[in-house]
Amino acid sequence: MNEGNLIDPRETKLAGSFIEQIIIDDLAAGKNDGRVHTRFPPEPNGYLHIGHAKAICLDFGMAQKYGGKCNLRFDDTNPVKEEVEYIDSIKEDIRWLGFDWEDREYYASDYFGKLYDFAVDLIKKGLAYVDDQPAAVISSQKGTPTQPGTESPFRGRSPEENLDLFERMNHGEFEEGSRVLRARIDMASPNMHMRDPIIYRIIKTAHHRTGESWKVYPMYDFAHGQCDYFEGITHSLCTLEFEVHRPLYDWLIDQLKTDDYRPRQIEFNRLNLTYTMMSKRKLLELVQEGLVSGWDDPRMPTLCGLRRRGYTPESIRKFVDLIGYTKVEAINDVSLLEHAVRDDLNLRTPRVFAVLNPLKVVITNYPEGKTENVELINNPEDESMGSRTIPFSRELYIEQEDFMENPPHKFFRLAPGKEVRLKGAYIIKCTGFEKDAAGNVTEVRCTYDPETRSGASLADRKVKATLHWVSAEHAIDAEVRLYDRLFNTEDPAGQKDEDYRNFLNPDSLKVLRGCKAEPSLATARPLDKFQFQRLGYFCVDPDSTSNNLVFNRTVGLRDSWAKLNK
RNA sequence: UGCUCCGUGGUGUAAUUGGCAACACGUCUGACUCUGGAUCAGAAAAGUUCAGGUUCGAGCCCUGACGGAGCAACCA
Repeated sequence: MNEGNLIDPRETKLAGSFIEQIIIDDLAAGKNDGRVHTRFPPEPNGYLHIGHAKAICLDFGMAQKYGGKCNLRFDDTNPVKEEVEYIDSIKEDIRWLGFDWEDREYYASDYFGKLYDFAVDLIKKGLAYVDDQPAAVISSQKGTPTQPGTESPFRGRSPEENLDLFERMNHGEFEEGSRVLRARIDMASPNMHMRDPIIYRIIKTAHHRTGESWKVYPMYDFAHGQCDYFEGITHSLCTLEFEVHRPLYDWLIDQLKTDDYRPRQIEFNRLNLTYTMMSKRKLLELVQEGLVSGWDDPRMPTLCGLRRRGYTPESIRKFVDLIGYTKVEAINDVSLLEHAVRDDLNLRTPRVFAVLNPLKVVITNYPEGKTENVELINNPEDESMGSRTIPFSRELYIEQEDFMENPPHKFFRLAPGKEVRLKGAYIIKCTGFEKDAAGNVTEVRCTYDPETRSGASLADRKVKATLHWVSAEHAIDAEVRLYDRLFNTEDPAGQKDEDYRNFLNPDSLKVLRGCKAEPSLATARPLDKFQFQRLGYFCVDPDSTSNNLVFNRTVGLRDSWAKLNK
């Protein structure tokens, strides 16, 4: 497990990405006086998801590994979409993941003054102009990827007029949408982003930090690169879609820089996961339309959702490390994520007994009213986790699926005449069972062999299966929420002509009530994690109360019996 | 028919900068097991999209095809 936040070089030995290689080369070449300075720049318009975790691990990870720093900078250039609620959640999630930006919490809005001055500077140099045309006209003049654009009739305005107009835009003299400031670059550029991009627009919505001070706001493309520059960022790591924006950022920095320093932008592939989607807009729709219970619904790929589901930060970091950073657009299998949690939880969670679908077992030759305490190891992977005792008595619950009246060939569990071990207790033999009118098995009768108690001298007898169980009298009730993938197709957002909502998995949540758990679980607190023996990993949900224990299934155990039945 | 980027087992990534392809997950065997988990041992699986070229030698370099992605928000 990771100690603190430091990335163990041994862990990442084989995961050295092309980005890391560039950083190493830059360092070797003596660039930036040997500094490594990155930044994680989220827009506060939604909750962080596991795709952001991939970026966070890179941004903070590279800084840590190479003795540098990583800033947290909120890209808050659009007050109509951004809220403080999101800022708080973003900070919480980054900390939870295990990273620290120390005192370097910045906002693009910190630089609104400098950005404005730079825009004025561009105007004076004849490199920016105010365009009075409506959005639709500007858009149509952009041309298409295969046809050059046409120049705006306002392109030739004098710096004086532009300056005056821009100032008045910022004083609120004009309506939203009536005028914009554009960089004057090249309407015929094969790169659409160079065709006189809009760099400032009028917005009269109050900003969460600057209030009413500004009536014009910089576009992302006009803010991002310069903010990196202002902060002395050496490596601006971002996703592939910004590759074509780079020439624009470079052009802007060319107008701004006073020496050789400039941030170096490197693009990597964003994370795609099977059976889910990463679009913040669509995730917001799921929340707003009530298709999930909220941003932290355990089926969501958000960090708060994964946390509630029972994922650990270590498992997410491990997963990110496993998938690597390249320029190939790939879709990663969720089962690899699931492997990463199992791998982590296997080592750290105590084993407990819980029966999800209870079936009563009566041990007919066991004395009525008698109770024994049997000892169980908490975690065979970690002796230091010790042991506990749980009560055994005449009436027990086992899992319904652990009994079959007419078992198929390779069924090892309980069936008429068959023997199994009750883990930690005795070997029992099925002598009969009862059914209700509908044909459901309602009770199983067994005898036990007193000689076979775990640890006893004659306890070595081989049986095919070992079952988990709870004592009926002592068990506590619990609610268990079983989660499955939210969508039933690998790429729900990538289906042509079909709405992703059509692919929602109707069985993604199954709520089980009346589950029976061993008594030790009575004191479990929200976010406590356990392995329910033979079933999977479970985590106490924040909805849980002392009257109503609620567990979320994080992920099931590998189940070769289930696989055999496919 | 513009620009940019990408193309290696089923999946995700490697290949010491040109030396006949490695790792992880998954899959399949077998061992062990008081979790049909875990662990351990082993196996199958790509000849690197295709075609030329340079070279003693190419997944790496060159040329050309083919395939995929991104780019035309007053979003980020």
